[in-house]
Amino acid sequence: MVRLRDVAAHAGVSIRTVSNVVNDFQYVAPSTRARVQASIDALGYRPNVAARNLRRGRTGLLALVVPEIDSPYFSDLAARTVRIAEDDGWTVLIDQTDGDAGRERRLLHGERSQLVDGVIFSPWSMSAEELASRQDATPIVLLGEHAGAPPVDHVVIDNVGAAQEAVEHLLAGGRADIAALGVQPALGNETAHQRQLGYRRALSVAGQAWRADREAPVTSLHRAEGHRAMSELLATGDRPDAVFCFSDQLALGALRAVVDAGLRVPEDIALVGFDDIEDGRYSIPTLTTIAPDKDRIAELALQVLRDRLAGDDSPARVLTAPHRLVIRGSS
Amino acid sequence: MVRLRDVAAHAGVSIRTVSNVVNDFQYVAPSTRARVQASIDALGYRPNVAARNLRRGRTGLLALVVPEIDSPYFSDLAARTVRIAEDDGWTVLIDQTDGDAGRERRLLHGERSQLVDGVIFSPWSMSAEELASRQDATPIVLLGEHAGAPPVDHVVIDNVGAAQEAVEHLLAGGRADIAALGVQPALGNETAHQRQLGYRRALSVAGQAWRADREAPVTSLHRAEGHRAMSELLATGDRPDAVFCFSDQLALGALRAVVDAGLRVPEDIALVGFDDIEDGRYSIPTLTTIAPDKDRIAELALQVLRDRLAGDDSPARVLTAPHRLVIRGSS
DNA sequence: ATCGTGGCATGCAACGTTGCAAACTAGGTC
DNA sequence: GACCTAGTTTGCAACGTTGCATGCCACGAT
Repeated sequence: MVRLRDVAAHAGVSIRTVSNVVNDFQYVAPSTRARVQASIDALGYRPNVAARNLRRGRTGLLALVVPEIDSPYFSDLAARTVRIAEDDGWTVLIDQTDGDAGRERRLLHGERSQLVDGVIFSPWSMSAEELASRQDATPIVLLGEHAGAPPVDHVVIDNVGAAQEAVEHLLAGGRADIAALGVQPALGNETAHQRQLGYRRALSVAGQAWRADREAPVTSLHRAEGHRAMSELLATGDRPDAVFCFSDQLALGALRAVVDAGLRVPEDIALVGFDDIEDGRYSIPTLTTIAPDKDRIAELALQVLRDRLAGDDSPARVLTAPHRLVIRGSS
Repeated sequence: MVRLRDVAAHAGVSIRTVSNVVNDFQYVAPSTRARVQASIDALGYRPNVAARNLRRGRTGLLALVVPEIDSPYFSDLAARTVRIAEDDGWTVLIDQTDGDAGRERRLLHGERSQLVDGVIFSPWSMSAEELASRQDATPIVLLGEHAGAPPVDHVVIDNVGAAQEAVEHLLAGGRADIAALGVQPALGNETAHQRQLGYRRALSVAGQAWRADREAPVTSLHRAEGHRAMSELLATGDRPDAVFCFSDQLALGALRAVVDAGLRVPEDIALVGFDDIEDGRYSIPTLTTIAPDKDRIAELALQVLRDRLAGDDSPARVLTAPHRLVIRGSS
């Protein structure tokens, strides 16, 4: 193992000066910097993470806690978060909760608290009250909406506006009978609720009343549920001419159901999804979707954590990441 | 932050004694241990990971490097590895390479070397020669076969034997014309090659010759490829009465293709997969499969790393984890 | 010649922990 | 009573880094 001390001896300077070079301290003479850098390269010096962490009082680790890592949306988001955090000098631990409240709780309280400097948390089961009552000093930032907005930083996108845009796009394409697929009345899922709100708002702006039988409920956001819910919509005989699905996975399931029923997308039924997952770019037809700016979500979350770690103790913030409507073959 | 020093003052003992309690050192009087433990609980002491790592010369982190984390096999394996490693005091960083050689290389050389104590690596693109020429001191253990067995520890299962068992099970069920789905002649994939070998061996033992047109090639192990390859097998009209698929994902794709063709599983065509992924337990019909003992794979990998970190410098070992045939509805 | 200033380099101490070895205690043996 | 042993407790130093404060130098202004 090569230490600062070894580099210092090799370059003929003090340990402190090598440290200054490594940390890009501004007052280092160019000639000195070059000489030290040469020694660093020659010896293959790599900073000792443990010592640095101890001295700085940080571990350099962040936790990203998501319900499931094998869903395309979260794995995409996780990959981006890892990459962006890396550029920033952080290493990200990914934890999966399976939506289990006990596991969510354990990951937030204690357990990991000594290990990570901050937590990016996409809650599933935990209530706002419980999140609010957290005692831990480790800063945390939530991803996604939460009813009642607990006094914790969170990063969201404008789900109401995005849903409205999606439906207005369908209306603009001449669709007159648009269903929503993905409402979750049972679960208190705030994200689904906001997308439902946006859907109704678009209809209302267009002078249409919303109909309960045009809002298909689901119990999860998976493909199979999309298939099931769409099949039921089609089974009534009174079929819509467009469907706004609350996730791309649901939309891909729905797509299959439409095709199974012998109908065509988009000719007979137009589809719009939400999330912009990879699969939607390769489906037949390709999937129109709302694309949240996932890089921006990750950046904002990291920014909040950085600020909090720097001592910012202003009231909890709500940061909104942009999104855009990506029009493809299904609409 | 509560330190050993604070606990020591609270309990009226030396710092060292508190450390002994925390580390379960054997020579601590029961009464002392109880008193110290009470202070630990009262103050809510948690060891400082950075300081411990610095002193011990370890980070307590392992990297698990896999081609893709959102494939069911790897996400299952990763989840188990994380859990088992945790019981052992390790924290696991999961890294995805997307099978990209450059990314594999970067993760193995330097980059992370200061950060993790060991690497569990499931290679995809990197050649045996390149793996062998690795200079890094960080111990590494490979998952899966590799042609030419590089001088690096690896954990495998008996793919030849497992494939043979799978095919013999089909033969025992009275199937006479068994295809293999998943050969990968183009990619130098050793795992696929061994399963192909096992398939042929079973046929040979039964006195059958293998036929090139009964070995369906694929370009990936994904569901879509299984669907495509199976559809082509069926399109010839000369269809087999059973198919051994090299992965459950392939098998599930194949299952759908069989159903799409109006045939029944297992009546018309029996299917056997490989990997024992979750989905295979809920498909209709449920999927017969070879179940590698994933917990054991993780345990063996961790065991090797532990040994290497303890200074074991014996020649590279090949450790074989057990597997079993799980008979379900599809055969 | 003296002073002030800005650029640059450095020494010291400390972050919280554990390895090492020594010190102490009590109980038994010679 | 001296000696030994096993059990129990402890002090010291060190892991490699960075914050702080200070020292040194050259140069231009006084």
